[in-house]
Amino acid sequence: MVATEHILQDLNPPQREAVTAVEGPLLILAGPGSGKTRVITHRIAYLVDQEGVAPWRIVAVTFTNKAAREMRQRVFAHLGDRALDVALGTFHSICARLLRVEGERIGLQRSFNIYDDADQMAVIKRVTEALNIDPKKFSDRAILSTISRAKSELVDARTYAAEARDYFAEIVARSYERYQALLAENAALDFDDLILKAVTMLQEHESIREKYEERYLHVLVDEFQDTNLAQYELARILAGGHGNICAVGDPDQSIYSWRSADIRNILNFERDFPGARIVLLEQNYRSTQHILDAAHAVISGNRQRTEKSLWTDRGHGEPIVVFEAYDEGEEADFIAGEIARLTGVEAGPGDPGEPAWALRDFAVMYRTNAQSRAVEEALIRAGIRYQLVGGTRFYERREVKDVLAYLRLVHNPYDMVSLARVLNVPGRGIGTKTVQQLERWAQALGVPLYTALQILVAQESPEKQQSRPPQAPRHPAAARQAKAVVEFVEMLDELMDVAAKNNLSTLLDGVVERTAYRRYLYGEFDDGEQRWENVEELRNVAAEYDGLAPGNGLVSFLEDVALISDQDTLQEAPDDAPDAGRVTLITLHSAKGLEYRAVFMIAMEEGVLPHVRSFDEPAQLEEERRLAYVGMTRARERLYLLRAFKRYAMGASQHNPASRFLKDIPPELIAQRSAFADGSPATTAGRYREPARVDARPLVPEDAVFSGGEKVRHPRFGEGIVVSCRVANGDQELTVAFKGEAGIKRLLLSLAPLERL
DNA sequence: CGAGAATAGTTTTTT
DNA sequence: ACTATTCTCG
Repeated sequence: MVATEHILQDLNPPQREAVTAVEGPLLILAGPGSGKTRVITHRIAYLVDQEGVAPWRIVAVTFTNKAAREMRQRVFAHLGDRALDVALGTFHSICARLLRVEGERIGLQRSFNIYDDADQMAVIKRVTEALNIDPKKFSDRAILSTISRAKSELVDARTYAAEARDYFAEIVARSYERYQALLAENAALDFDDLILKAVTMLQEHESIREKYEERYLHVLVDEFQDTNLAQYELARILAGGHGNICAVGDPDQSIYSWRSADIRNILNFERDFPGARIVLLEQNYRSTQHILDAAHAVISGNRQRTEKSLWTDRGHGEPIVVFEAYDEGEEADFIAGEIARLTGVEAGPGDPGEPAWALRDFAVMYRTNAQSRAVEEALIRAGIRYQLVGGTRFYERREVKDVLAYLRLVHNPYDMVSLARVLNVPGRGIGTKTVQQLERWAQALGVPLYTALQILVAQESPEKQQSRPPQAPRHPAAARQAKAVVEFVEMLDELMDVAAKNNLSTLLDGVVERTAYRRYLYGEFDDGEQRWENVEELRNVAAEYDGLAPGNGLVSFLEDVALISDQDTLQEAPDDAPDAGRVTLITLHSAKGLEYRAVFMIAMEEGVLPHVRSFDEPAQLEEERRLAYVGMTRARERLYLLRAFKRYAMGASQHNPASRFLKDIPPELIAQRSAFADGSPATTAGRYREPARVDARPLVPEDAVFSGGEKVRHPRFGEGIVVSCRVANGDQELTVAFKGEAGIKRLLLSLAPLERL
């Protein structure tokens, strides 16, 4: 009983209900910051400790691996080692594990590789080329995403073809079938297949279904608003026997409909699970009331929602700061300035009674990845450390992908995407022409590329080969290329041998050694050293799997790497970190589930947020609004909404009006700031006020604008004459010719203590 | 075959 | 503006 007290102690009444309602279906509608993760982890602890449920009979699904890890840690705090037995992971990782164990029953090879987006593109490209589909009329991307959507709705190629009505659907139907055939030949599954195959396997094989229905007594699903139909179906099947399913979500935070997330899952929950209990979590423990009110004002603009009002007892806090910058440079400089001011790098200590600000307390959020650039530049200029979440991802770097492709090949040599990638990397004289010839030859033989290469080896060395005289038509490669292929295949064989007997990092070393990969990087690329460091970094990751048995290490590693998400790369500096961490730069999508003391949302402009491509679809516009809501509710104490009068995008300068979301925020919640003197940005009617220059705090005093020919004095360099002056990122870069030894200097106006003479 | 130039497409979000 | 792919030449 003591333990119960402990588990339920610091929960509010609805939270407590959500934790203790263990029988039957339960839907928890949890507003941002309402202690959702807490409820899930406490519920698991309660099930184990109070209800006597064995940990391994609980399955909990999260959206990212990071969330899963975090949840595991928090369950660990309650249950200790028993937490390790809870089946906890993302839909994709859980399905991958399921398919590794049971997949052979549905004809899956145990060593299947998982294809990411780029791999999928490579496959679909082969498909559309083979089918002579004009890429100008139907882009590979469009076809692929249609296939993906079909899969997430549990529509297989056959069904899709039967339902295809228009010409595009015809094209997709043909591609879909071919695409699946090619994946099968490659012994590969794409992301959607992981879910789809797991579901169909459970549907069609009663014995397997019963096994898992029986095993899992309780099913928990986090971020339920972002599940697609296939994922929902999986959860439903697992909960089939007992109906003990607990789904946690917030319709207002549904931002992944483009990834086939289906908000109807929440609406259907009550229909599919009659008698489902519903618990609303409305008390917010994260943000100030001002932030909640502003966020509520924005989300209230959506028609398709059920009202849920958030409240806090944390007080009103500071007003929301809306800042109008001239361009994205100034916008970014403002952020750097605020961070510097609050962390006291520039000024004295912060407000009394307020804990000191550290870099880890700040996040900058944006709609598209490309927007991080200006912010990064400003932070670098200001000497502020930051971490970029997502962006150019580590696992998408060329050198990393190359080495991974070798490892994937060792694991599954039929993976033709990986094979084609590294057959001539590092260059071994097997050019595109030869590869094409070989691929065509393999196709004519009706065998996977790897098998074809093996036949080639056999044909090249008849003396070693008595058992099976080569009946296949002779390979088309020229002597020199054939020799290179033989060497490649032999190398691969050796590596497979290494893999069977050694741990993962030894295998990786073997790959790098035998391909002379380091020499290749240094020889081919100017930034070879940097690239080599990335390979070393990959090796560090691999070394974490050295404890596993030879085969298992490779499988787990490849699986984890394939299913890694942007958020998973997020570093969190512990509160007592000596360096106070870093500022986080992150997209609004990736920011879901996170929180920061201060949040800067940039580019609050029509066309950016809401994004221009959402304009013609009311449903999409509502999703943009939810995205804004998600961003705003990440903030605990301070929320800054920024916009720029002028912004460069795709090479051209744009003038975007203020976002409609800004206008939805009651003016009394806002402290307006503006740094530019123009005074005439696109004015729009509404409650939103255009910048008043009242409390402007420009980084560069307006009277400090210099022009050529003016005389100035610098404390160190002495007197000089301004040669030129150009505007750069809201600052001005001056070229000054000083008298005497100093000579010609370039100075930033904001930094240089210049005095006009 | 490889290197460098020309050109096309891209940018909304990602497991 | 930037990257990735295709084209062209040595």
